[in-house]
Amino acid sequence: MLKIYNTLTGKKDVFEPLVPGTVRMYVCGVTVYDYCHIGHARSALVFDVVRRYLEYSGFRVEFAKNFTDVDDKIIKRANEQHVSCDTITATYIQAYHDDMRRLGVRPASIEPKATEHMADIVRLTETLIAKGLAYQVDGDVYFEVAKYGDYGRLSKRKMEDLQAGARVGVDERKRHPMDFALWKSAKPGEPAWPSPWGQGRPGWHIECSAMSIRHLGETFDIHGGGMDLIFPHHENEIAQSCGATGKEFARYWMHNGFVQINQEKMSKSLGNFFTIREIFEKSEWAEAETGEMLRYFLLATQYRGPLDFSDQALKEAKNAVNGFYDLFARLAETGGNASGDAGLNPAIERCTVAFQSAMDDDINTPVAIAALQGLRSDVNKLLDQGLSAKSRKQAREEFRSLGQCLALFQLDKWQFNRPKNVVPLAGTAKASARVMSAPLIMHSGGDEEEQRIQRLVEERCEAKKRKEFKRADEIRTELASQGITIEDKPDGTSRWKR
RNA sequence: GGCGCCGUACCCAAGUGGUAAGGGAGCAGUCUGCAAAACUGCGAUGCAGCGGUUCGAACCCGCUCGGCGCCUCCA
Repeated sequence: MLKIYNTLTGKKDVFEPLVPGTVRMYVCGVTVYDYCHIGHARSALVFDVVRRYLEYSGFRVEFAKNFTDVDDKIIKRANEQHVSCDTITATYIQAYHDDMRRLGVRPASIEPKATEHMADIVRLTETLIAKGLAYQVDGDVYFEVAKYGDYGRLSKRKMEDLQAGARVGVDERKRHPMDFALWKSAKPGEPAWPSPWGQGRPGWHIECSAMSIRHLGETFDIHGGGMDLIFPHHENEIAQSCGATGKEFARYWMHNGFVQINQEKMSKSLGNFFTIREIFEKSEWAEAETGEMLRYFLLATQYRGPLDFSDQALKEAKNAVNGFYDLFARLAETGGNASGDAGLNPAIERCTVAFQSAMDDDINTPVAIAALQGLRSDVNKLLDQGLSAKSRKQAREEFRSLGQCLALFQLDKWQFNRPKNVVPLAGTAKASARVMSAPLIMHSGGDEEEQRIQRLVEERCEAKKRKEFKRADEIRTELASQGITIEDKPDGTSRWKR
């Protein structure tokens, strides 16, 4: 039984979708005017994991994640770079997809754009005016907060409190300082669409209402996003949507915590952010491996809590992931008896029960990972006793199956410690220089290199057989200087890794 | 000013009324030609501090200290 912490109720609610068997969820995506940072990565990954676990639990998931592609910041960026807004948004949508692919975040089933829903937005705005919840001033349309009774329900704020905190210098044409724009008249040179109120563009909040209603219906199950969206964005979405439809909007509201740097929120304005592509660029590991350690790092903390990002934390995550892939390497080997086979099913059963109950408890990924760590330990012990080929395969499959929920452990056995061969994407610090040297970097990780290492490893095994330990140690030292570690197996052969 | 969050071992991190999961790092041991990996053992009598409620509190209540977030764009 899945429980989800619902911002709306302030507690963990039992999750039951409106339509049995199908979950409809909407997550606020990004405004496409710049590269994504780790904070965006966390949000995207967390909701990807929610979706994966719902699917694992047997639900069909209709998952919509939008792109905000009309916005002041986009217009500003386009003007700065003397290009069209379309160029900016196309660039960063592509960048978003690249980043998500490297992170292992699956595309949503629907990825709507604000610019493609102008008719829906205009219609929704008209409805709100017709219902007396919105008013027109010049070419602008505002939502009238005072006319909507439940305002503040999500963020637990009272209208009076908001009034007290409202900034001075608000638009005098607004009837209340908290009234917000549904439609903004266009200034010369800005992108604009026709409307009953003249040429203009939508306000920020209305697009999410229009797109979620369009793709998921007036009432749907889960709405997610970062904590910072609770107010005003999600509060306003609720007001608009419920105001227009008269029905319940999203039933469960999930909000992820921030990624921090030295206890402070990572944000553009503070300048203390790392972009996703920067992390991949700076990583000394190949793309797939960097993605894996990043995922492990991001999921090792429960999604609602704050998460401090640092090189050390990433290194620790890498070491932890190493333990799993060391086990997978053992599982991939042949030989051994079946003395431990009888213990495997009980161990898998224990792990699965623990894993599911952790995930059922508001997607508690750290506890779910602990369950997998438990299985890792159990399987290593059974492997010391001996596991048949069939059992080894079964064990590996179990990690793959449960790991699928966390987007973890899908890599093949030897891939984890490959050297770096990242081909940089645009927007990284040394993108152009690295592109030039990319073929060389990739060559160092190629088959030829692996064959050379393999030959040395074999030579060392021969030396060991002849008890020529001096020569064997020489080879090991030489390989170690290249970052390669050798592990001798009981049968006299060796495995190696970087 | 309003609303809210965080403070658990060297580090990361669960636990939210029944007597401190898990990981990383470290130390010791087993195994090994030596290593590595694996395995075994060690590690908070205590959960920022002080009071209170309770048979019992890291968990509930109050106060204090330290840090942060939202209220303006923000994952």
